Amino acid sequence: MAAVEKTGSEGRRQRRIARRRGEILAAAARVFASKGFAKSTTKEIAVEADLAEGTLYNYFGGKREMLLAMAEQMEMPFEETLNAVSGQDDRSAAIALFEAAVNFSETQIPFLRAILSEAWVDDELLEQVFAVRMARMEERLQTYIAGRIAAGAFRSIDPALGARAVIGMFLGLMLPVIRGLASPPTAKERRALAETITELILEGVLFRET
Amino acid sequence: MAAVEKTGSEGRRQRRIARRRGEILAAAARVFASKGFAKSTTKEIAVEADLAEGTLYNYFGGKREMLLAMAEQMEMPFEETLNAVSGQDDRSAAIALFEAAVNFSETQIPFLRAILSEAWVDDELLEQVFAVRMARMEERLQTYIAGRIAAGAFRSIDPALGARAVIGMFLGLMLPVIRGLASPPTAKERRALAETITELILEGVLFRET
Amino acid sequence: MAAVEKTGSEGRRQRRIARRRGEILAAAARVFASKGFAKSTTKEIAVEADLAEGTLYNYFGGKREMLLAMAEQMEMPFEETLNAVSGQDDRSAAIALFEAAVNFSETQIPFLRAILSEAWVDDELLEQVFAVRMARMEERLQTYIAGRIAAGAFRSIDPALGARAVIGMFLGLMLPVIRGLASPPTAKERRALAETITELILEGVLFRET
Amino acid sequence: MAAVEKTGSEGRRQRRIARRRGEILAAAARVFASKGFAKSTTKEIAVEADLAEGTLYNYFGGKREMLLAMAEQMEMPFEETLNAVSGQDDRSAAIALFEAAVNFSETQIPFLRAILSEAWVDDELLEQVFAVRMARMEERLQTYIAGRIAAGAFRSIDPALGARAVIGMFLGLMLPVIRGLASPPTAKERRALAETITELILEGVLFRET
DNA sequence: AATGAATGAGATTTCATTCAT
DNA sequence: CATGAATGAAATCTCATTCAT
Repeated sequence: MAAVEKTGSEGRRQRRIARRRGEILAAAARVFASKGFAKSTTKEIAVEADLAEGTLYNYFGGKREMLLAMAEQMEMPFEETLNAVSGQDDRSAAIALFEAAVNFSETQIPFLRAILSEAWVDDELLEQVFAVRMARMEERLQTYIAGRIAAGAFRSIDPALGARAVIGMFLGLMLPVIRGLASPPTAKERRALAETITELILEGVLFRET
Repeated sequence: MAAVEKTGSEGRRQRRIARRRGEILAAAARVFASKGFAKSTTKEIAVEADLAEGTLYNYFGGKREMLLAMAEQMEMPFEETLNAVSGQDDRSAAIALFEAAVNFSETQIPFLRAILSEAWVDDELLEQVFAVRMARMEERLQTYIAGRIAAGAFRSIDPALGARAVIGMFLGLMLPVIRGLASPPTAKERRALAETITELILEGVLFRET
Repeated sequence: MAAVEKTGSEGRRQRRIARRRGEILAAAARVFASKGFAKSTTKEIAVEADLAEGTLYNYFGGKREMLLAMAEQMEMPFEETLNAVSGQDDRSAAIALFEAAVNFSETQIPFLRAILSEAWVDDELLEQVFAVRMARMEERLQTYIAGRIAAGAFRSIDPALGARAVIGMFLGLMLPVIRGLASPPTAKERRALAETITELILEGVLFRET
Repeated sequence: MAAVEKTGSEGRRQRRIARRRGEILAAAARVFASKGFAKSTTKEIAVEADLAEGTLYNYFGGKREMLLAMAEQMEMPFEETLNAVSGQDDRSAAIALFEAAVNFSETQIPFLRAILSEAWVDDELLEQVFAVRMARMEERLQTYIAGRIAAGAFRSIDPALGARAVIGMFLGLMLPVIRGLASPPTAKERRALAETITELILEGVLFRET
């Protein structure tokens, strides 16, 4: 079926290379996450990956290239999630999205932790990781909010501000987890969290009689 | 003899030292903010401070100590602000607090920027800057929210979660500014922002008939 | 059994090995000539020879051994040329010798270029290439000059100095070609060159009435 | 008198820097000359200069920059010599020039030896050292020869070829000295050499009745 | 024989810190 | 106190060579 399917020794070789690159990236992410990119040494990465230092350079041009590869590999699957929830009502959609985002963040914690520290300081990295991925997500959120306002469902707020506030709430919850200060929520907590946050966004904190 | 009195040559000397330390910290903060702590060199700091490299070591034990001194100097004045707004109604208090936080952040941008990148990676620094200051602020917010719930003014939400969400919204708005991606809001924008965010927190996004 | 006879599979094998060694040497010479011995990598040689890096080591002990093999292979055929011209008059002999030397240099340019750069620095190599070959040539020249002086045909000059001067003239013309700064003379230029140089050596630059 | 004369601490500092650069260059030249540029290590240069390795980098950007500085410093004083001998007769002028060239070469042996090995392989260096300096010298020689031909003093030879042949004779004598194979001629030998070579160029090798 | 991934010794270079002036 | 040259530990990266397949 798959005409491009790799067979033979060439395909095997390419798969081995890809696998090895993945192993190295995982090792590097662990090291970067624990001490930050700048303080991590190629020696430590090599030890963590159980390879000789020189071998790293058969797979990556250098330390920084590993970081960029990490960023590239970290495709944020928000498009798909957004599409998947597009038909649902506000509440269910928001809960699903929030859960998806938390799940994603959790699986990517070492990579996120490694990248965030450098992106704070490295414009090129920031551009590649966030200006691209985050911006798209923010835009989708804005569009959604604008649509709901037009439909009379939401109050008339600035869509950009609303999107930013929603993302902010998410950050407020996940940054400590990514940084390693808090442990990730259990599956059950995650659900409760999603519901409460959604509630908060939709209804606000003020008590009101029903 | 007059060991405590701050006049005479001894006092003048101490004041000169304090002033010089401040100048060096400001210079270091600018350098750290522009390239990150690790990539900044003592030579660059010396140039920025218009001093010789060796002179820095008469005022600070080393590069890292400058960072710690920055963190220490950065007293976040939330206690006072919180006390100042304690008698007002929810809306006015929230607006005042938000404005205070934005104002503070803006004046401290180079320091915040310099510290955040390292605190993301350096546990001791994080502990000193945030585990202390942020935690206290978060606690105050929680207490406030718990009180309002008890008073029947807020819906019954988890105070910890509420506090975190509020802080998150603030982060969502200010992180890009601190990072240097967005320009700080003008005084007018700041006011409008504070009002909208407050509204959002209190009322939520859902439209409702009055 | 037939250990010496060069037929059968054993002979074929040896010839294949010799051929392969030659191919590798030619590839190595091209690479050395273009970047110098030290800056050339075994990987580049392998690529140029269209072989894997490891394969090189089945034919040569290492990078340096290739250089030594090049030097060894570069038999300078001056003995034969000198013998061939021994009966001719001074003028024809000198022209023939000069032409032979230029022809030889040109066919060996990559090897010469590769070796010269290292021989400048590597005593063992210099010894092998020049102290042996050049010295013999110089000696023959000296003997020739001494003989012509004895015969009353040449003025009474120091034969060693004369030989050195003649070789120097040749160098002055060929070094730029070997180095790649000048293009090799065409067959016609070569002849004219040989005649002029010979004239110069025999007659000097001063104009004189006939 | 000299208005630009450096006085005060700034002048002293600059002189100290220049002196230190000179010392390092001399040490580097000795190391380069003994093993070639590529095989020389900064560690060896540091040891030879009796400095820490890092100190080298306070004075030069790196190994290669030292080589370029050597090349730059090696002003070949041929212009002056050529001007100095311009009024003399052919024979005296040639002898003086030859002696000047030998003297110069001898004082510069380590630098020449260091540079030549790399210039054989490094186009930029070759360009800087020779394409500039040598070319000017060659041109002057050509002009001289052409003038003498026009004056009827020299036979009608190709001036370019004549210049090249003269330089070649010089090379033939000095290359072995620079390379370290032969010891430099004593002052007395130098004079005799100059006279013989000049004779050879002017009169050729053929014996002729007076 | 051929391959090319793995190795690790060693080279270059940077930079926080020291210290003599 | 100020200076800035000197230091040397440590980091990055290269590449000849080996060896399992």
